[in-house]
Amino acid sequence: MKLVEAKQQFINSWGAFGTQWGINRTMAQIHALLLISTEPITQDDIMEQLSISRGNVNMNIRDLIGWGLINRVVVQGERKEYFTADKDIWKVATQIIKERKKRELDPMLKLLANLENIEDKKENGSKEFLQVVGDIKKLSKHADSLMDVMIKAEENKFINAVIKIFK
Amino acid sequence: MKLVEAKQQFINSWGAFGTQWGINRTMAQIHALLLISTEPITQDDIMEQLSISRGNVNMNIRDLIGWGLINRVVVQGERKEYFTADKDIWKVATQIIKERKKRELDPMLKLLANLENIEDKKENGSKEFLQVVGDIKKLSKHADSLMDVMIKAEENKFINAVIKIFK
DNA sequence: GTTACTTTTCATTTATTACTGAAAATTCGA
DNA sequence: TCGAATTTTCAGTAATAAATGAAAAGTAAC
Repeated sequence: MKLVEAKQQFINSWGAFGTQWGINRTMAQIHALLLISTEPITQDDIMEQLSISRGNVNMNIRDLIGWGLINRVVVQGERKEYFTADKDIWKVATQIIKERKKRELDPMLKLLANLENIEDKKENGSKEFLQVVGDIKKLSKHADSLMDVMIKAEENKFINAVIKIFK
Repeated sequence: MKLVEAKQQFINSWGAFGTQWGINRTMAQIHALLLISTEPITQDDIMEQLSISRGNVNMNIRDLIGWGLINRVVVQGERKEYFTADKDIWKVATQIIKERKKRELDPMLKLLANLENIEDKKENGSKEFLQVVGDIKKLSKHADSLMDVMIKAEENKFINAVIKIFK
């Protein structure tokens, strides 16, 4: 396989994986393209390389910046905006964890706390319902702590230690 | 809030969370409904409770069984099939981890191994590309090991120990 | 082995999500 | 301050994913 083919396959596959994770295909593809671009590139470059419209590029770039995965950079003497992705994959992973925690886990905990406030706690079936909700809450809080730890820890240090203990 | 309202909200919210994770809304709702059902229920019960068609229920039930999250059960003297969900939330979580590992991580590792076989390893840009691919591979393998450990370990034992070490 | 009940399939329809492209807004150099 | 270059927005359209419902297949009681 040639380098250009491999790059293309990486971009396509990254897009497909993104879809499975509830991430829009194009956003994942733009991120992939930036990950394997050695130099900063413009919106026009992205439009051309992925054959997509300006509006599409623009919106997804905004989202990717919102996820903290890519950055605007200024190139000397250029009017256009350029973009780069953080190439440190561990940082990419922790950034995604951080964001998902904020966007999903926090609202989840809020929901669960709310569901525990039912009036008829003695009623038929309340006990079982509260049990499930309570268990999910407990698990979510554990996941929350685990994510905090992962965000703070460094890659090898973290995972190797964990594996060492439990394997 | 009344119990019935709380149950309804749980089902709806679970569906919404599912969507964010790339899981079809109805599938998540059926799982939620089964989680909070104290007794096994039939396809007709699910149709009625969620106001969805027979075909929809049937397909999603098949998927949920494929994920190992729900089970068929035989009820004495009943012709119809009944379904239940495993109520142990830690088991639910490990089952999901196990499946995602199989369905997503394994194909990912296969892809990455493939991408490393480029012909022109000395060419311009090859080094950077191989660096990114190699890093993702390393991270994926670490994630793979971590998931293995999580699947084997027990909830509190696992998470508490991890937190204790790194916090 | 016929019938009534139940489950499964899948072509068609509907709903959801994503994309386009042109117009509006913004930026910046002269 | 003007005007060209660039970015952003968003109504309309297209693509994708999910749901329906009726027909087919399967099951079991008699």
